[in-house]
Amino acid sequence: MIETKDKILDAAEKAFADGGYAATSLRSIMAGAGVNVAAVHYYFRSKEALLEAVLMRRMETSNRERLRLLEEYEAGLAGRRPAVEEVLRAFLSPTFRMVAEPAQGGYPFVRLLGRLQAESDLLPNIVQSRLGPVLLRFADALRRALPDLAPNELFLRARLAMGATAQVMRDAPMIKSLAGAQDGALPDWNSMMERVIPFLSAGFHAPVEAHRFHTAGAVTAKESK
Amino acid sequence: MIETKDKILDAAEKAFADGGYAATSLRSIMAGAGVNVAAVHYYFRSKEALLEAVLMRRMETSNRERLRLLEEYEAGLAGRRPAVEEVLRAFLSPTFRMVAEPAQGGYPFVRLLGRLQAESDLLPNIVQSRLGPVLLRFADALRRALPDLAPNELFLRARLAMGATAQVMRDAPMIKSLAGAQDGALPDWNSMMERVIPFLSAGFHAPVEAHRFHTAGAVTAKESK
DNA sequence: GTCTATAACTTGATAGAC
DNA sequence: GTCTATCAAGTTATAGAC
Repeated sequence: MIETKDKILDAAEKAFADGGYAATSLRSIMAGAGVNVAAVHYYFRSKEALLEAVLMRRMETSNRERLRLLEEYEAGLAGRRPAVEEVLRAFLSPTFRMVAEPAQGGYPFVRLLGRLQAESDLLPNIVQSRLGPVLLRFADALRRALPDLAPNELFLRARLAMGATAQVMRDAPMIKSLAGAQDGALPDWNSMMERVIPFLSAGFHAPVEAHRFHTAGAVTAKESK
Repeated sequence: MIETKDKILDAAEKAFADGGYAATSLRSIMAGAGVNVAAVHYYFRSKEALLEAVLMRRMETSNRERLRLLEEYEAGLAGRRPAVEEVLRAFLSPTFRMVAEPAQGGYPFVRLLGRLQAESDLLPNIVQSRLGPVLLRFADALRRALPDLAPNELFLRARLAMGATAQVMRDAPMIKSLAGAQDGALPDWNSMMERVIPFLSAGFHAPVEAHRFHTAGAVTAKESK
């Protein structure tokens, strides 16, 4: 039988993903879990601690997996320059794999991650502190994959990539049908990831435009009537 | 002197951008505006109506401008295929211009837009219904700019682009210093936009990968020990 | 138009019986 | 461990004086 603690975590995960953190009351969560309101304070200390527990439950293994995949890939390089696609794949595949495992219930979790990307003031410090080193590690790999890109520019593009990915995660319900509609098959999250990666990779490889304030005459220069 | 109504809208815009909709109380908004709590119910009907008013105040002109720029560009094409960069520029420049105008106070507004992209269940219907036609119009332009891209794929990439842009908008405070640090000059949002567009455009033009489930052996196939 | 006062309700959290 | 009962605080919203 499922532990009460896990039932609460499952319900909270889903509720936070659906409604966001601030707008979701503990009462509605406990109603969804079918347990009493007081239980959440018994197992977790507070609402914030509950969110933290929801995140930690799955993120720990994801982060480990990310680092493992990256190191494995780099080990096979023998000094050659890493490919952006592979670095991205090492980072994204643990998350996408989570969605693909129906029993894992990682599906709402991914949506929650997408949301918290926007409500980032909520991402508890502890999570930030655990994700931080992983991000640094991947930033370093990207830097070596794109040695000619200014650090400034790399940082901006990394943010763009994070935002794009978070959007797909938030859109999961919509995207799900989209992915499956292709040939009537079941949604295939691995192939979905393989459609996201080319977009991001191409973005990272895009040439850095020289400033061109009003060169696009037809659009930006036609201010005056 | 500034109207009370506008003082409320300004304060609400900033507060919602800072803390999100659900987590921000009307009381804190009114404290920031320096007016009484009852005023908000006099001028606006409810908290939700206030959010709606905040959005409508600036989005109406932005949307008009977007359509104007797009039509102007297409008029000059004389039947040639539109360029992705120019379609994106027509869509994005009204927003980025808003940030660039300090007096306009559009700065918090853009952050708010970035947030609501994630809390999209909150985006009031009216706003959705006004933005919808604009999105359809631009989707059509993109379709003509990329006639070889499957509609399925175009849709996914459009979502990715929206997410990436929203992230930059949310990051505005951080990005601001980044943009200015480049050569000690003041933050230049026009050039920031010109750094975002190549990323997105390259993403749209990326080749559609054939499915390659486990071809990236080093990373995805090394499941078994 | 702007304020005070307060209604009506929901929230997170706790104490204590079982 | 799980429940009921309840607290204290904060919420949106309204009624009515000025």
